[in-house]
Amino acid sequence: MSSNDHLCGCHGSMQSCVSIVPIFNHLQPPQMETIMKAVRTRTFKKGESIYRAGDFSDTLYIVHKGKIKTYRLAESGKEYLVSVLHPGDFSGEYALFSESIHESYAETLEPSEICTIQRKDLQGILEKYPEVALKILGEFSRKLEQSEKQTAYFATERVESRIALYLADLQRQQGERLVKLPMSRKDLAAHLGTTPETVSRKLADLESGGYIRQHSPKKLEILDLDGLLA
Amino acid sequence: MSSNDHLCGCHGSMQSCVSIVPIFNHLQPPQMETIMKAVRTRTFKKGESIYRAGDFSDTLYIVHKGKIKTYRLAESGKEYLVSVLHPGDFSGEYALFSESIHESYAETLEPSEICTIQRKDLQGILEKYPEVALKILGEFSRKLEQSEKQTAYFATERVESRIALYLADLQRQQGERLVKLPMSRKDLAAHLGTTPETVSRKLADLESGGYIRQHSPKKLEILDLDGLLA
DNA sequence: CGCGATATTGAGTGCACTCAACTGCAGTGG
DNA sequence: CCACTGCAGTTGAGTGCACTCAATATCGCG
Repeated sequence: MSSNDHLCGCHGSMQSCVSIVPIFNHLQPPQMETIMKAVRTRTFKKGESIYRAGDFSDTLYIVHKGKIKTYRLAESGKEYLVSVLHPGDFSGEYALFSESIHESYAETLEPSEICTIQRKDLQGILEKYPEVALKILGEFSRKLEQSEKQTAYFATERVESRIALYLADLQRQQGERLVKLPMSRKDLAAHLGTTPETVSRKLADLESGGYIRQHSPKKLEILDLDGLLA
Repeated sequence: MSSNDHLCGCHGSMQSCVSIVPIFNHLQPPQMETIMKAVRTRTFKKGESIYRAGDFSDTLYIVHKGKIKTYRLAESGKEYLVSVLHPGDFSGEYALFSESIHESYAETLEPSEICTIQRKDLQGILEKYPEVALKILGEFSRKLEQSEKQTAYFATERVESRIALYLADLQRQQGERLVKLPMSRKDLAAHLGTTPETVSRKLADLESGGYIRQHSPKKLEILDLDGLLA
């Protein structure tokens, strides 16, 4: 509940970086303090690359401020946008426990602050605080479930349903009828396995069907959630 | 290396169940012994259900003998086959750390023996042997990477490429030019997000292109791996 | 206000789907 | 031993969804 912003004057903004992440924020202040010593903060401009496929991977990245996207590139050059990460989300996990070469790219969508922890420091933390490993396991299983569900959508649903399901998810996350899309049509298309043109068309169809209303390209109103999902 | 089959006469075949799983097989015999006490073995006929979507989930399932598939059903009734599990693979992980209701189905493809561990027993094991948690983290990150890659294929590749990539993966796993498909056309289609008819056609195309040779429906020979992937 | 980027709309094409018929093979029983 | 049955797989014909390429409209920002 209470965020002791003044506890650690010397480290300043780095503290909140650790305290906002689900995998750490359950720890006691002294334990957090230990972890904060291993954390480094880096700032990025909009559109900057954080890591690239082929890069050696030995770092966990935690979004502190701003917004980043992770994506993969097919041989053909076609992009699949894996996820958009907001403050408190983290990335780079895979390589921390098995592979050590990135297969995906990460870049900022806005000016951002990213906190980093080196693999060896994290492993020290896991040994010292085994409950962190359990938290990460929980987080992983959530991501795995999500990824599997996403794959199932691709395998079983047509584009219009995928868009509808995406909007419904967004609605559930944000909890308001007015939903804010976190990305452009191009990125949305790359996330849903389609093209910007088709996204435009399907959104227009959903609007004329009375399921949604487009206030601006990134602000949609969900009018009929149940109808949307049918 | 040495499998002490006679160490534990009273439990018989249950021992190997623990000793073949990557997440446990690094442990010392006395530690394995402890885990084996928590393990129960169940036998299934071909095509039997192990768990279903909506079931309460508090069990980890480890394949000992046989072969099982996990799949999801869309509202439409269309099936997405998530994975085929062979001896040593496990399933049911997600719910052990976060959700507690299955979203997928599991059923045997052959007569099988499945070992089960209850959630609370597993949690005890994780507390006692933290290195098991690290093994599971590694296994999770591998699965996550795999699932993400699979989703990327759906988002960026056409059906023929997805089939080719699947065959290439199989070839890599099995290490032989003669590749054995672990499932029927119908299941393969459900795994690749297409239909049995299209699988037939595309395999025929790959054959007439000289990339593969079909000896029988489930036995393929990879003739030109590089060509296959282009 | 003007420019470039982003989004929408339009026309035409092709990949993969559906529905249907046919083939091949394994198991069963006359 | 061979016809019979049923399932798995293949092949064929026709259709439609979503793609590509192109033109136009709109937004955001200096």
